[in-house]
Amino acid sequence: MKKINSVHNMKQFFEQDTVSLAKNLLGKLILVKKNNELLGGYIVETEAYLGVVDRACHGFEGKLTPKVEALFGKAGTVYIYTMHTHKMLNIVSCEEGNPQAVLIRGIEPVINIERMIENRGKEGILISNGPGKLTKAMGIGDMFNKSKICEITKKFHKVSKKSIYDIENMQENILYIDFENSKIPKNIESSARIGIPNKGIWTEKELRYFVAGNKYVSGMKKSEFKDECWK
DNA sequence: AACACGATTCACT
DNA sequence: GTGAATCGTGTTA
Repeated sequence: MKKINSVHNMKQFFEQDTVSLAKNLLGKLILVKKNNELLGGYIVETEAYLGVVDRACHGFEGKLTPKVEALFGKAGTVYIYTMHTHKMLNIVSCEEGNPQAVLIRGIEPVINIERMIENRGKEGILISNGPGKLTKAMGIGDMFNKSKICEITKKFHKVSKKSIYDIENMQENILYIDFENSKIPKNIESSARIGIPNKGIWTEKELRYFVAGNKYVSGMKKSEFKDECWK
């Protein structure tokens, strides 16, 4: 069994099958550079959208419209979709032309939480416990559409003798991922996807994955919060 | 040009 | 838990 989760080869990581990618993205630290500052958080909730056969997927039956072009791109392409004025962040999987992707539905804020509170006008779990909320918190919008996710670049800081983020050499409006500083969930739970009624078997399928007990999972009840949800 | 429909969020009860 | 707000997008005429 290949441990693809620990592979730092971006291409291979994002080309794994969509369900595996949805699970393996849990715990990953994603970052953006906004106004010369870094913002970031751990992914805690995802959903898999399985392309031409999936009635709930924007690539169902291969229907290609201008707004979904990014979904047909290469693995690692960012696909932004607008829903009720809210921006949804997806990461495309599979080979070019196969419209499958993982929707990011929740993050645990880690870097620059203050700025995220300001961007959202809310604090606590309301910063990012939903797909439209986390994009607002991180300043992710249409300018990210069709961009490619990048592995973070670091430089060695002589004084502290540590690797630190090389912010000057990062681009704005690009999604970064930091494999080294990511977490491993203790338990992953699954459920049907949210907001997908009347789609036959595709309504029922358990294609939503989340870190058990994490506060930033959408709809997670207070009684189900766990302090220790990472290994 | 008109219409229907959401991969949602928020403010209620 | 329920309902309203809200508007971009694709379809049809």
